[in-house]
Amino acid sequence: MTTVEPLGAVRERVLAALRGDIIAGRLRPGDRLVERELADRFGVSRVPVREAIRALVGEGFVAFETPRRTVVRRLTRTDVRELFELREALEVYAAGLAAERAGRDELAALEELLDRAAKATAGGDGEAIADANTRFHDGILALAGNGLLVEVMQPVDGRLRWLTRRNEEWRQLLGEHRELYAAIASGDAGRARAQALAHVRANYRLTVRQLFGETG
Amino acid sequence: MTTVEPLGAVRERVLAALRGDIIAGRLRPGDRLVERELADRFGVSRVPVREAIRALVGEGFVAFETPRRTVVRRLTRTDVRELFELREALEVYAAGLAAERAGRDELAALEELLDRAAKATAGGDGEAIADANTRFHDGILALAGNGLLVEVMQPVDGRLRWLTRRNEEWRQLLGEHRELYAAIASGDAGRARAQALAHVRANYRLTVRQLFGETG
DNA sequence: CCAAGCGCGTTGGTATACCAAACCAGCGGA
DNA sequence: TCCGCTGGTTTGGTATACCAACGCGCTTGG
Repeated sequence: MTTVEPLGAVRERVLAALRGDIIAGRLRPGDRLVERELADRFGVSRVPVREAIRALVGEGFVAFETPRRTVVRRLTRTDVRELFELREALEVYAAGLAAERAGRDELAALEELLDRAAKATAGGDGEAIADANTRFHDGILALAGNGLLVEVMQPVDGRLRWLTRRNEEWRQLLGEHRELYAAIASGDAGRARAQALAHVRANYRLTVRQLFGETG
Repeated sequence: MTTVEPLGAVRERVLAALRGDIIAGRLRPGDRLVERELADRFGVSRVPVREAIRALVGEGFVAFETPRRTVVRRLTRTDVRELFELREALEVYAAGLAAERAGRDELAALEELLDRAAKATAGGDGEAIADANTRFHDGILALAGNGLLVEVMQPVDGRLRWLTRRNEEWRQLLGEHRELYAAIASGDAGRARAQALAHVRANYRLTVRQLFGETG
């Protein structure tokens, strides 16, 4: 390295680069990740590359296909179904907790995130929209006040970010987010859960249609 | 090495050993994990030890306290609350799926696991009982037919195994498991969910009492 | 006696080197 | 022509070595 880097910086840099490549589609499902090759490309040793790859496996972006074959994960129909089942379980639960626990300040923060998503949607920049919507979801998770939930959602969120990027029905998504926000703000956990469930299921149908051209 | 070991065997061996030490209490919450020290103890290099430690972090057994301080995790009241909230979300959902999806063969396999838990409970060996009950829970997860759910449950299961070991109310636990099995076998998802919810909540109260001596 | 400064030991991060198993292409025999 | 063998190449796993930052205790000056 030409400049001194803080502790663990190399791994983080490689991790962020690879994750970005995967999400942006520069690395496509099925593409191999070869430790030496990546180490050379980034000008680092294999060790931080190894650790970055392990982290990506944890996030659901990468899979060990065979003992010596590490690839960008392919999302099958089954994977998508499992993903949305998990979202049903976790996001619905999180929405309920959020409705019960959110105070005035937390709700204001969440509304702020919703506004940003609205502005981004008006702006039309897909990148920014996807980002803002991801933040809104993260905001709800934060409101649920459960750190373990956030940790456990990581493999779900990783896979989801892939799909969100292909989703183009931004206006519908924004509308659903508005309703979800209103439900949480009402403090009615049951209403929040119902709204979250509807949101996840609608998103599931949309995703299946876009990915596989079916009516799922 | 005196004998040739298959691919990745060293890491797995270290991982299993450390996990076992933590679960069995030979390594206690707050104890430090020092890479070099462990590498020497196991007669291996630091690399597989590093990876084993990362895996344990993922499973919830270990935490990076400060940049150079890796310790066995301490479970606080908050951690336990978050853990059982997650169990509410995930195990209840899994029980519902299991009830919907389980066929004759799968149910027979689950019943077999229940029988083993019953035998173990009669036997009185705490180790064996905890093991059998863990397997029963895993069996329900398997029946849910969602691989991602299994993956996501790992950090939850890890923490839970710690607590299960301290639980001494084996007979009550077995009774709840019997009821849960019956609910799943009935094919009624709602009933299975209700039973799972009751089970998790009862277990929560019991755990809090045992850990912190409160009625929480 | 106490506080600030300094130096060495500790420790995780990174780099480099070696190993063995799996893969693959090329060759030879049936 | 096709199948199986074989040797080199690829590739992840493991070992060893070096580095820098942090911490702790000792020393020294007030």
